[in-house]
Amino acid sequence: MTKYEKVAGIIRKRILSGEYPENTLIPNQTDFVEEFNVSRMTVNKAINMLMMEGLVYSQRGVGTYVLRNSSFKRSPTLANDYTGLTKGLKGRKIRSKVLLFNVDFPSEEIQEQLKISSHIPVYEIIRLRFVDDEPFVIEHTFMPTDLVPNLTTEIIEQSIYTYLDELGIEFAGAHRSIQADKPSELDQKYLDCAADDPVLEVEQVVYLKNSRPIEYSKSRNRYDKKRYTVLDVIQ
Amino acid sequence: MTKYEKVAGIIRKRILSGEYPENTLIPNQTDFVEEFNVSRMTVNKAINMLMMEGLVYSQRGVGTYVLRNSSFKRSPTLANDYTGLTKGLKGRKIRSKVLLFNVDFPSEEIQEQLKISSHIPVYEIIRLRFVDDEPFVIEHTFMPTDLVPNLTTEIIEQSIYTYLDELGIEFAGAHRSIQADKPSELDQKYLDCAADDPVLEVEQVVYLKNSRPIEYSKSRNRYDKKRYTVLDVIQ
DNA sequence: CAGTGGTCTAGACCACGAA
DNA sequence: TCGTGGTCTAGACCACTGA
Repeated sequence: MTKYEKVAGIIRKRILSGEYPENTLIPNQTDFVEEFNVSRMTVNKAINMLMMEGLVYSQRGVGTYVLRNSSFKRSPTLANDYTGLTKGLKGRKIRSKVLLFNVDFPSEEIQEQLKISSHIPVYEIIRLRFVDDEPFVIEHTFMPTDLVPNLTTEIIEQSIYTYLDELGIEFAGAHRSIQADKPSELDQKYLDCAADDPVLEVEQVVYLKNSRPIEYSKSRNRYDKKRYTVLDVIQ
Repeated sequence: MTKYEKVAGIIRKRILSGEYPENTLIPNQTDFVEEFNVSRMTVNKAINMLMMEGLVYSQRGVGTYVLRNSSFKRSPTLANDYTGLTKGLKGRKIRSKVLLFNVDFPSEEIQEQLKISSHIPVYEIIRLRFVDDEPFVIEHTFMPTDLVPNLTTEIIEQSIYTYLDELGIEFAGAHRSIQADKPSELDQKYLDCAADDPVLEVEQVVYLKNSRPIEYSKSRNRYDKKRYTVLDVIQ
């Protein structure tokens, strides 16, 4: 736990508790320097974190405003979603039905997305995932075999990301593209949706810390089961 | 233009030109300190910017990798989208047809979203917007009248955000929620879509630098006209 | 004008990964 | 062990806002 994280934590707590009310200025950075016995750079970095969270906004010559004080869902799907359902929906009952589990050489599109050459085999996995026994999402996933050794049906019936965690694999981030689509036959059959029920598709590439893509996938949800929220802070 | 922006700009250019190839380490921060005659804090901040863009990834004890070198669209809709179409689609022909332009007291939902009390009137605007004469999106917008004086039909037929710019109004950021939906009658009539064509809806609240919400809106696109991309960097 | 936050420095210490 | 990036400091200068 770094100093600026501690400082940010304390200020965040004061905002969420209402000690610093919405639409007012919080104390200036020099005051925080004295209170917490840290340098102003550290205070500045802490406040910058809170700004990225959308909790405050700093303006030169004015001060730092509280944008919102509580109860607002904080970018709920953004940070957690790439790790799949198991972590994102803790406390709910998750299970998967494996519709396809193959190993094959990658198509050109997959080569490009995963930045691999044609001779490295990839897993192709299609899973139907249930939350509390309701069909929730169909995930179509490609992963290079050299990054994920010994994947088994048992693992993909549970959680792939839990397995990757156990392997000590760490992620740098992800690219996502979100769009609406008409339901395919697969969607209609397994997501229990009608021919005119839209589908929300999230396409993503997940990157490891060492810069290699580890996953290219498309997830399809029924339109009434999933929304995606984004926080956009102007720099 | 700050020093760290200059440094980031130079390094970015080298990455995009291929001078620092994908999947390799760029020079370490101390080397850059010597080359650019700046402090390491400044180099660090510059590289941090590139990391937020998803261009590189730094790892303690290892170095800084190049994640991707070029051609990838850089978070295209994320940063620009809240300012509406006029700025986001420069070079295309944009025009609007005003379907509704009213002033009224806000409902409870609008009061909550715009954080105003019931006695402040709000504009309610519905616009159908065309790109190159093709119907593109229906925007349903609420704005408090005290923040946006003298809005006229002429302005909303053009670009609201261009007008706000002229007023010197500046934005801090936005919250968005993205979902798929079935087409409403309005959608079918104006977006020229069939009863089973899905719609992509983006709901957003835009905040000013002084922390007040200035806009609550829902934008609906035909599913094949719009996708939304997000870059997620793990901190 | 005074007060705010943004940036920048030179140097320091530390955590981490790889050999 | 060494080289890497992450953090932190004390102090400085500047840009911006509002009175």
